[in-house]
Amino acid sequence: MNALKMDTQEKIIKVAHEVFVEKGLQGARMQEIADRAGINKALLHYYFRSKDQLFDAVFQKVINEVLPDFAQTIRNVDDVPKLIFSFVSFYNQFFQKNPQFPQFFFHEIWQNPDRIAHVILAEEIHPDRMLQNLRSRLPDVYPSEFLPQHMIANVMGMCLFPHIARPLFQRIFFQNDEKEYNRFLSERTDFLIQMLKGLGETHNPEMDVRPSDDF
Amino acid sequence: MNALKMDTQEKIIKVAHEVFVEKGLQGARMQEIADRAGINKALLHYYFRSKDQLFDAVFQKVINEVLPDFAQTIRNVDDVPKLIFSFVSFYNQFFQKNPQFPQFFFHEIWQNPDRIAHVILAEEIHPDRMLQNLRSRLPDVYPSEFLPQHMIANVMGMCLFPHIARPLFQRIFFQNDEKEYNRFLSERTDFLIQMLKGLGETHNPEMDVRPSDDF
DNA sequence: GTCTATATGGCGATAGAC
DNA sequence: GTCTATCGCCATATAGAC
Repeated sequence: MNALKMDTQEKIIKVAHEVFVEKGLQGARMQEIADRAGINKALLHYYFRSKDQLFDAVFQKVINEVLPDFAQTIRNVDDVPKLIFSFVSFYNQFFQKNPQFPQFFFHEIWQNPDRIAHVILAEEIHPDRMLQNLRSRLPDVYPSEFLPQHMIANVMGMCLFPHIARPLFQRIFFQNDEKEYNRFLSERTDFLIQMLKGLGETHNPEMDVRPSDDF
Repeated sequence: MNALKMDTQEKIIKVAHEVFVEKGLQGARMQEIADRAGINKALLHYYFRSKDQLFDAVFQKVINEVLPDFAQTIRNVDDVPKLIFSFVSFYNQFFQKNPQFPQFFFHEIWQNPDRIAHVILAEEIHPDRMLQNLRSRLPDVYPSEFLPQHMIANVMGMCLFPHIARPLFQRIFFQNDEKEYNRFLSERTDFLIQMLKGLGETHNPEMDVRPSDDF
């Protein structure tokens, strides 16, 4: 495994990633991957026996790049506001650098949820502890009769939506203006953090529910 | 076009919808659609000349079923809290009845955004008016230096996330317990509405003079 | 390691009988 | 309208020379 082979292999994974993201597993063509990598189909099968295995390699690499950072981001955070802050910052930054990741990821979520769950749970992420932590540290303003999972769904949903719905959302609410949408995404991190920062700071027992800018 | 033909045609669209939802346009097989419909491939091409046209028919039907209701839901709503209430109720109810719609829809968003945008804008939905209305009626608690699109992204994201991320989210945070997740989804409508209800109660009364615009 | 050439199979689509 | 049979193509995968 010399330097040349490494280069070719990495080149393949790089362009395969692009094609898989654009077309999905079924829509991707080995020919197109070979063309973009400047090689031929036979060489693809030399490095990765099959299309499926190539896809696995690509997906594994992507996951292994993002997940440790993410796990580190949410680990050892002892209060909810800080956790949210870290989460929002990390996610928005990551998605802006990898705009097509959500599409790629959600495709797999539906085609291969078991593998993804397995990969994720292999990391130092413990959902039960996370939930327990959330439940005990959620501020008084959070209605205790509701599951803490709602909080996770809220934050993740608000972070994800502009990216996963981008092609349509940009067309409808930004006249398909690429630059305007990027400005929207840029300011969104600040917006979310400012909107969420009050959470946990002011505990007013008289209020059942604080206004939505907490969330 | 007698009753028998109608039945066959509708049966095809019904099962085609299922297969397209499960596998996507590229992943779907005409053979599988024919099998599930209890007919053969040739008959598929008799009713719909090509796979693409079959897909168009399916997609158009889905859109035409949901969009008018949705447009009606958000039309003639004159204040933001009521709009959010209607939106959340409608969306959660719809998604619970059509759990795989988000997957289907988001696949198309990336493969064919223009067609979807065209279909949506053909309805009586006017994004510009909607934004203008939002901007003028957003309560004081909403930081005015931010775009009103954030509010839309927030509500949509929070509604969508549990459905579009379900296969993974259910595995990780609900031990893949189907019934528990359904209870989570059921209570989520109440949760979101209760969480969002404070929004707009503090807004400036001077802005309420205008009669309601269509969105 | 990289190539050309080819095998193999599957898929969309059509022809034509009934 | 519905079927059987088949065409033609294209994609994955392999064989084998260099």
